[in-house]
Amino acid sequence: MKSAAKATQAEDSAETSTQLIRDSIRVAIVERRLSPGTKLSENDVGNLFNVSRTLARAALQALSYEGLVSVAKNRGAFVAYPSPDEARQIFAARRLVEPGILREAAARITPDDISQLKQLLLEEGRLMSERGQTARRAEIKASGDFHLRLAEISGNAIMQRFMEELVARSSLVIALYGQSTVSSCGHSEHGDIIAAIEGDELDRACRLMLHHIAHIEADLDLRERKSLGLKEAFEL
Amino acid sequence: MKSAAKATQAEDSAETSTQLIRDSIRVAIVERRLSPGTKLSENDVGNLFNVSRTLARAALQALSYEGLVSVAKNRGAFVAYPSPDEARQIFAARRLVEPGILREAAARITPDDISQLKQLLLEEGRLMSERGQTARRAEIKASGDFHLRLAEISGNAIMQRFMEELVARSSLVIALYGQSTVSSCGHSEHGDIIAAIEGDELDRACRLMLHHIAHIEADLDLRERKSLGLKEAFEL
DNA sequence: TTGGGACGTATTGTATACGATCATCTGCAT
DNA sequence: ATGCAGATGATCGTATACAATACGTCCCAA
Repeated sequence: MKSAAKATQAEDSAETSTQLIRDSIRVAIVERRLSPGTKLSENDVGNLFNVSRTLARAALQALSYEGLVSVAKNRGAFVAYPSPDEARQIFAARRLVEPGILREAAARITPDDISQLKQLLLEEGRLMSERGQTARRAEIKASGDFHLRLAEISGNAIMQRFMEELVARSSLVIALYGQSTVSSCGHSEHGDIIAAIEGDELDRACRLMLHHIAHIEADLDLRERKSLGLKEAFEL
Repeated sequence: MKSAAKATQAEDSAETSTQLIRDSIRVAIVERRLSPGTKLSENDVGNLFNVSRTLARAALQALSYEGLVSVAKNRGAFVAYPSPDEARQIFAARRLVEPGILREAAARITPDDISQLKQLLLEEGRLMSERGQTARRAEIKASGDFHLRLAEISGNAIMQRFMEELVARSSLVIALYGQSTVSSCGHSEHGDIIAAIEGDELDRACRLMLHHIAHIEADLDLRERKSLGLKEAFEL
């Protein structure tokens, strides 16, 4: 792992408490151990991490800013439950920025980076063949990490942070609206993109990326299901 | 004003205290009433807005997440002092996303939107001809609002929030590294972009936007001036 | 005059306490 | 049985209190 957040804020090892809680919850959300709508009470979070409500609250507020949890005044924090419209916006945003990130990344990529990416792919493939929840979760994370790694290579810390947010929220959307049991990302598509980068076929790489994102989105069933309507819920 | 943050978080009129402080400080930063490096002590902020440190702290943390203030552990919060490298990343990000936003905006723009944009331009022009600090500040804000309005028209709340961050941070960068006394944005360039949109010349609009951003960036003197080195500071 | 160490002050980090708000449950009237 | 009014409990919003850290000052020795 290269140093990531170095340019933005020099934060040695620091801000342990709040940051740690925030990251823990975020990872839990990305790996879908926490489902959309789950209540995150300040008390419970605090107890879980052995800190006071103050820090738990700070962590939840930060997550709310990232769009991963939604806080309702006087009612508490919940794992975000993105609406279909929000979901569309998330993917629209990804279509908008990822080709650009890819271009910047391709311009600065080193052979070392490429081998690291391939390593990631291998890992992903390995996990895909395994059974079990933990493997599934690790796979989900790995497939997101591919996109994140690309952003990191691009060298733009701002875009990197933005992509982190988008990937995390995408995971929520897929958890909610994904239908196929198949893995979150078409694994082979990641490989194709790397190949295109290696071959200096930048335009093709971008096209592949757009296809890839469209592919993920196509697997969603973005229909407003507001409580399923009570009638539809019971009439078989 | 169309409803902006409606899709993301339903927050009637609410979260008054912290949000209000945060927005106040942000506007102050964008309008350059607060200079980079200025210390924002929790006590002072709290007293200023007649709230306790708790809320002041929450506001500062939120601003830190936006990259507008940097908090140093046990030392306090300061108005961010972006490094030249950060500045470059900010503008790189804008070059990356603004054409895309422009495209989406152009696809959904209504005649009403266009007239509103023109109104904004007029206002901007009027302020430009005036003298005085307050006029200058209002002008800075107006020129940023042009870009923000475009993001709003695009209909993507996520990109809108992202642009808000970028515009605010740009203002900081310009405050630090801008050299020409001329207004932050080439005023006429905004008009050209609108004209291109109106004429359905999308590619040209994007080109103009990229030029516009490059133009802003060209006015910066992005040299590391770390305390000016003491020698250079005195040797005439 | 310069360097270093001890102290005091100011500011942040975290926890706790109290008041306010909302959700739920009970009981009575219809 | 249904619907509304009041009470109860849990949770959040905000303020305050205490502990920990960093910075500046002063003094003393070299």
